[in-house]
Amino acid sequence: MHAFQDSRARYLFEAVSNGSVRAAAEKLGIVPSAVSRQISLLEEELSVTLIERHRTGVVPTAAGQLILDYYRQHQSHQHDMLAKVDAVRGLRSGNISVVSGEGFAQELIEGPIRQFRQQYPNVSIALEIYGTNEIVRRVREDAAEIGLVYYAPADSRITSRGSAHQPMHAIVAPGHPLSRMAHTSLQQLSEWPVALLQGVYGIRQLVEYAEHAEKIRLSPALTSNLISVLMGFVTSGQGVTLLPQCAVTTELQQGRVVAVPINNPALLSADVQLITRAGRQLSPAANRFLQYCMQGMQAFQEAS
Amino acid sequence: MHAFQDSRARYLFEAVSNGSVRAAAEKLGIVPSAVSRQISLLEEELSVTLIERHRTGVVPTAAGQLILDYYRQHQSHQHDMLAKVDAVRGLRSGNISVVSGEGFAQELIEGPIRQFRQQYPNVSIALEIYGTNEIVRRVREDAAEIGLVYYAPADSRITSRGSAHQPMHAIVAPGHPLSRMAHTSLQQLSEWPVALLQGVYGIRQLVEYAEHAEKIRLSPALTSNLISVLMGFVTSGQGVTLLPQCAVTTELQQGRVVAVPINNPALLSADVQLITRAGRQLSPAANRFLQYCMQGMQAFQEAS
DNA sequence: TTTTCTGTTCGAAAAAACAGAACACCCCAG
DNA sequence: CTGGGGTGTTCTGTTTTTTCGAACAGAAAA
Repeated sequence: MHAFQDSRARYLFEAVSNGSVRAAAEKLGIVPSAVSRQISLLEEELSVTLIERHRTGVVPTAAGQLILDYYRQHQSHQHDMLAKVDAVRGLRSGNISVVSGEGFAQELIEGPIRQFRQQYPNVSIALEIYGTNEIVRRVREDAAEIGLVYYAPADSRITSRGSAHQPMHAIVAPGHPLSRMAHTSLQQLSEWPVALLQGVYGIRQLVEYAEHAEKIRLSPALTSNLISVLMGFVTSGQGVTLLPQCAVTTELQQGRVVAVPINNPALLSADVQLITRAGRQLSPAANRFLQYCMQGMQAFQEAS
Repeated sequence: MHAFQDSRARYLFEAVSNGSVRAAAEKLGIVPSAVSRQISLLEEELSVTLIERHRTGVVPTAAGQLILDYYRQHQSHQHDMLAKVDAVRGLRSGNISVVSGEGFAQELIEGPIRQFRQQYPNVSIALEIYGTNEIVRRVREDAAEIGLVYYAPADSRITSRGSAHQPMHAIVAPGHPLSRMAHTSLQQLSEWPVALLQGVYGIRQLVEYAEHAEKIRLSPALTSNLISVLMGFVTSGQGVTLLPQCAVTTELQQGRVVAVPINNPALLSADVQLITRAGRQLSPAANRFLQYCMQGMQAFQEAS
């Protein structure tokens, strides 16, 4: 039981195409005897004669014709596959799935995603928004290649491919008393109504860690799973919320809210992490996108 | 520029299918390092990483998945081709094209063709009727594999694979004066109205040769390109025709005509030839059919 | 820590493919 | 009818490719 060698089919193909063993040998850059031998081996393996030999050259038999048809199809099939591989390698195709927290989506779309799409218009990006735990789970289980998460829990199956310093700020309306201060503290914040994200979000978990460290308890007046809800709470003058700047860049630029730094080690040192599954070989497209993300994060960090 | 080696794709396939390089190596009956090496070479040639390696085994990347999909398709494609080749080899399918003179068609269908079709029901036979020259031309130019021809002209590009003695007879109606004779001669025949085939047929050419040899001129009362027309001429009692027995077996059995031997060396020694193109490698099916034809011809020869 | 799985690296051995010359065959021209 | 030139083939070394076998690195589990 011997396996069919496609390389031998090529010799048959060239011999028939060029009309003779010698012509095939010349085209292949080898000696005629080698061609003859390989074709003979093929015939031996299949127990069928594949070509007629006469003085004027070679002509395929019915069985030989079958192999020739096969070989032509096989060649184009292989060619297609190689083109696909090359497309993946050259970033001319591919899919990237990214999961991130709500706060980063806006920044992501206006920064890295815009630039990346300009450069590689044929690569499609899937951006999905989840809570911190879900993001980590999806990256860990290969449901997504890249995750962007705030206050990521330590996990040996997750690798951080980069991070940006994103201190937590108190977000208040322009007219609010806190808005005129250069910085504030948890102590001060505890005197105002506060709106916070649900506990499944890293932002909220970081806040709770800071509360615990300073032994100060903020009593959340409003809890939501959407940042836009918190923003509504703030802009309507009802109170304050805690978010990193990147989550509210648009509103800051429009002057609809003000971000005030908070004097707390945990909140000041907070950062956003770009994560992938540990040991995962990212696709070339995803790898490239990762670089764009890191550039974008650096730029944001320097701008703020 | 290196060619893509399908054998290497197999190693990739087995490694992924079995989950680990070692399992693939065991299944392939080789050592793990060989598998590892071939996959690495493939990655090097394509400049793409194809698998992620971890302690628990290997997992394909996007590019690797492309090659796996390709490989699976390729395998079934190859399998199909091998099945076809095997079918040709085993005579389980195939086409045979036969060209013959009108006189042999009946005999062919009732004898060799019937038997062959019983044995190999999936082999289709194309039987076409032409004049002698056309038969020879078609065999010579590979338009047909096997030819059955009477009084074949010598041609170096044609090989006779067998022959049967088929002396020419005078065919007359039962009541005809000649029908009671044990044998006749060209001299006698010249006294009766004769129907003959057109000059393009070997039967006619043989008659002309005999006429020339004996310096006797038959004046054909009727010339046609169909034997059945000649038979109509004979059965209606209008005269005589010259044909080999095999061309009129049915009518002889039914007693509608009588065949009388003719005392002439050329006509007595005439034979039918089974021809193929010289040097042609017949398909297994055609080769087998050839044997049936030769058996059939021998049987006919002995019966008459 | 030790064991025991992964996959990998490396130099040597085995196998497959190749080169090159000599041969057999056939056709055609001189 | 013999020689030249065209086929494909066979045979013996040589070269290239593939494989072996042992040793290694890393990580997880005992």
